[in-house]
Amino acid sequence: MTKKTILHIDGDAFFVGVEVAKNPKLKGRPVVTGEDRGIVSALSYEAKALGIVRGMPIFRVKKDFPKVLILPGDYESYARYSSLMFDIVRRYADDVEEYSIDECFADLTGLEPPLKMSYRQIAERIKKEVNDELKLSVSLGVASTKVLAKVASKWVKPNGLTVIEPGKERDFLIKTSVEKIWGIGPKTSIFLKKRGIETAEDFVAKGISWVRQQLSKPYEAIWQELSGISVMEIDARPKTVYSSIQKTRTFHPPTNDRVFLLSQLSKNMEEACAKARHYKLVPKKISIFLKTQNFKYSVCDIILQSPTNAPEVLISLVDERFEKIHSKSVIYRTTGVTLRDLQSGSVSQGDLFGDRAKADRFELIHKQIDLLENKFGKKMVYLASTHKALKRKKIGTDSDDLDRDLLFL
DNA sequence: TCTGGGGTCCTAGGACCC
DNA sequence: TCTGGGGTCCTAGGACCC
Repeated sequence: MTKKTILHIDGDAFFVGVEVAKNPKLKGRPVVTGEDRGIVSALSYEAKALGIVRGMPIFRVKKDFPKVLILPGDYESYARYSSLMFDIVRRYADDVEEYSIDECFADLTGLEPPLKMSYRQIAERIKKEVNDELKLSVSLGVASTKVLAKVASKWVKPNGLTVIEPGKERDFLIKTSVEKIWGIGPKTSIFLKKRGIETAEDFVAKGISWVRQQLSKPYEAIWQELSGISVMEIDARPKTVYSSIQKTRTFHPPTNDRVFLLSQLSKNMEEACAKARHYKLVPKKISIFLKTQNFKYSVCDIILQSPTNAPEVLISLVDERFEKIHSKSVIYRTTGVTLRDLQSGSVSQGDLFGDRAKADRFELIHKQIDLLENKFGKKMVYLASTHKALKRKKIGTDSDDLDRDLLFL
């Protein structure tokens, strides 16, 4: 295996960074993003200095830090800046993995001669272009593997650039505690620390066979990557393929009301199906779940007789299985649906149980609805089961009666 | 400081088969 | 009667990520 050179680039407080780029007056102010009933999703360094952390409830910020500016979050802008940032990286590298909205990996291997620059200079150029053109602060890491590049980009933040030269890995691993390693979370950190493994260096020193014996496969890859052996591929495919799509909603106060819970699930399903249609994906399985006040999940998986992304069909299944996850004595805070085993395109195969024909008809209708929404905006049309659930005892059972199930506004 | 929303991958263990 | 060993597929759920 040839030595690689991987770049990792990470937006600093990305959402807030974009807000400041859009409105420079915010610069230097304590700013957080987060929805009203939600939690802090991003925060400026000034907000962090006050003691705010990611995950803090917004109401707490309002109460304890009244001077902090709270922004609702503008995902369209974040996505736009994100792709502009990735485009800058692509000026230099072909293989770019868009890992998340504010992070990517790029394979720089072999680019020194053609670009007539060192790897560090390439990273410097990318950083400067992002800083100047997008007015965004980013931190970069360059190393021989993805996991080491992650270590490097975290090394100096914000607006840092760190290169881990081959052979110098130890200097970094000694000062990286296990819970900071990408892929090692709270559970595994506790497991490792109980065995005297405090740092990435300790972890590497344990040897691959120990890791194989004690932990699962992903940790073997992490061990190799920390040791400078590149085993994680850069996945440069565009992010339009999903293996699952999930929609959830938390409400307050928590409730046991089945009609309300069903209407929430109905809404979840409509949104999930809309996204699936957008990406031309069809699930083979779905699952529905309720989350209790104590954060316990009650889940039901349903294998579809015939794959479809028509919400009318899927909602009637939800209605049938609801009792399996709902208990009369438990209070729930969240509903959710997941479309699983997604396959691309419309699947036209065996017409088992006549569901296929029904699904095909719905597909045509949804095409029209999606067109309407593209033209006039979202939420023009939605299912009556979503809207009127509070008045209806049964939901989605008459799903081929369109006049009753679709509400046109 | 009681905790949102959206993803991926892996494993243990059961069912079933030869 | 009681006993192998091995393979595959599927599901539930855990752990982790941003």
